[in-house]
Amino acid sequence: MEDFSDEECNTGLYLGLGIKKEKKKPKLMNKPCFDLAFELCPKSEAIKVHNSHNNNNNNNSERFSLEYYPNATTCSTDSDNNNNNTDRRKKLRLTKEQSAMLENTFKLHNTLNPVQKKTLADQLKLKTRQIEVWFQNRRARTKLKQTEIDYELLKKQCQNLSDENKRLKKELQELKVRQSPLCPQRLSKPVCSSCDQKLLKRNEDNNNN
DNA sequence: AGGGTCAAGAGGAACC
DNA sequence: GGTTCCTCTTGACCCT
Repeated sequence: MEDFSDEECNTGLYLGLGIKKEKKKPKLMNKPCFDLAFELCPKSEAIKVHNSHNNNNNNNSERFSLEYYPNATTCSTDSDNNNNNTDRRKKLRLTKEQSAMLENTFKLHNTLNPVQKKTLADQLKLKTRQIEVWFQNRRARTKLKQTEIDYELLKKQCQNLSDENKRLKKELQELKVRQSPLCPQRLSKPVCSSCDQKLLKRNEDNNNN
């Protein structure tokens, strides 16, 4: 990988320039779109490939692939984006090995000091900034996941409390009815099932002692 | 086509 | 003032 300045790194300009990437799937586009892209990006090393194998669909228009263009600093491939696209981002995909290594490191410590960052960056052939960003995003993902878990837990607790509240309200209502002078089974003392349970437990404890 | 994922950008807060 | 982190957003890419 070429060495890029931090500025290049921070602005994302290094992307698509020097990083060895897995072979990208060719981006398919119609001939006019391809020609426009090629016109906007004459210095690119885009390889124009006629997709003869792609003729099985009903679309009769000619289709081409725009292969990865390693030496292109600015290149437009979208016909709807007609500015000069100098700031077009190319998405970096970490390899399985890089992701695994980052994950393992994250398990050990979810923040890194500058030395650790540099070491890891060297090991993975990435910029320290990329390591930093990965850890930031990873922390954010962890937090989001935890928030979701907490939310589900609170929802469950809330539901339980709501059920309990309903039950107690019902019990109170029953007690009120039973205390009414008009009730044939009128109670001399107010009793509820909670009190009953407490009383029962106390009696059991007394018996055990 | 639209939604999901994730690397990276941007801006602000906290810390020294 | 510089650095690091958090949070929200953007944009590329992938999948259905």
